[in-house]
Amino acid sequence: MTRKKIQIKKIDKTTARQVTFSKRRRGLFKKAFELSTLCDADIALIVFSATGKLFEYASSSMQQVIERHNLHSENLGKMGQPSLELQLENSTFYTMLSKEVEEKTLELRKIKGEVLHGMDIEELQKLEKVLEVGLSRVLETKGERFLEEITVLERKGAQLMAENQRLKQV
Amino acid sequence: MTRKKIQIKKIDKTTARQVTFSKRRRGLFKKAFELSTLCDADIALIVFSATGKLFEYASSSMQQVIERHNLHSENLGKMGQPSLELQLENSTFYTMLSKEVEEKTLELRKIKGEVLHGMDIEELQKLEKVLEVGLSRVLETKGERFLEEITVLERKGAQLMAENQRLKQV
DNA sequence: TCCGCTATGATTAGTGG
DNA sequence: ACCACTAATCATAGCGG
Repeated sequence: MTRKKIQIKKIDKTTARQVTFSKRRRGLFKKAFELSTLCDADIALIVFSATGKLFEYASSSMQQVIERHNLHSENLGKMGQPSLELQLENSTFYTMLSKEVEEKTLELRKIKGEVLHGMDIEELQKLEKVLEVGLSRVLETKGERFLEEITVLERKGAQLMAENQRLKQV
Repeated sequence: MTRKKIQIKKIDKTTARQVTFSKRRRGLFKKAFELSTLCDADIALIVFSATGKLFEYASSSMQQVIERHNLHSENLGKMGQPSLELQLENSTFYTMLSKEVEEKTLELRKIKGEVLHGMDIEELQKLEKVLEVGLSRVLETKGERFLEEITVLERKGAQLMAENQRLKQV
């Protein structure tokens, strides 16, 4: 069974093709679901069988993914119906926000030392400075917190000792 | 290697998640292509990574598949005002993006030590760890860069010396 | 057509360079 | 970051019912 690998071209036999379609379609949708779950990706999958039947999967909402896709591509291409201006505004707004997310993600990854490969010494030194400042502030704040905790503990201790003494006297 | 089956839930480790995303994404697109070829199906696959990057495949034209899909879904699940619906989808999507920007901004400010006031010791220690790891990686990379620069300078020096000697002989 | 089966091929998690 | 490797899991072609 499954004697040999098959070559990827249209299966001639109609019945075999339908069986394969049904099997592989399930596999494909499963994989799509797994990818979106494992990697937190937003996925839309649309499949029309040769007979015109529709199968679809979307990790969030199909319309949302399609809309998101349109915002990406329609910046360059044509756009259908509604107010051209509105669409344009939406698109640029989307582009701005996307870029901002992307930039901040990259900055965070740089700070965490995950993407240092392309950087020259000057950039690295700037990064070092940021990290040093951040670290010193964190340490400082941590010290303050410890002091606070100690103060609280000392006060409680004093209260307990006072109470103890009162109890002894009784 | 592949010691055990993994459970299908979001992968925690960032790097592992990215590697898996890249591997499985390729697998998914390959499967989509194979299904469309073997069974003469019309397929559109849209994938947004967690970082917002777009990957897409369409056996024919993406717009064509999407329009075909819209025809189907409009027939089945009727929607009165397409433009209203569209705007709604847009606004939720923008809300998502905005929230993402906000979160990342806050994380950055925390890392830079700008907003430490509300944090307890545990949080501060996590932050400290992140900063220490980042700093050590930056320092390591900086060391590598210095070595590279020194190597280049040494080579140039050797070239100059050789040229000097030739000139002296003339 | 749609099960179930299973040998085989394909994918991939984890690792190391 | 990328590539390569490998063992283990997973998917499925070809069958039979």
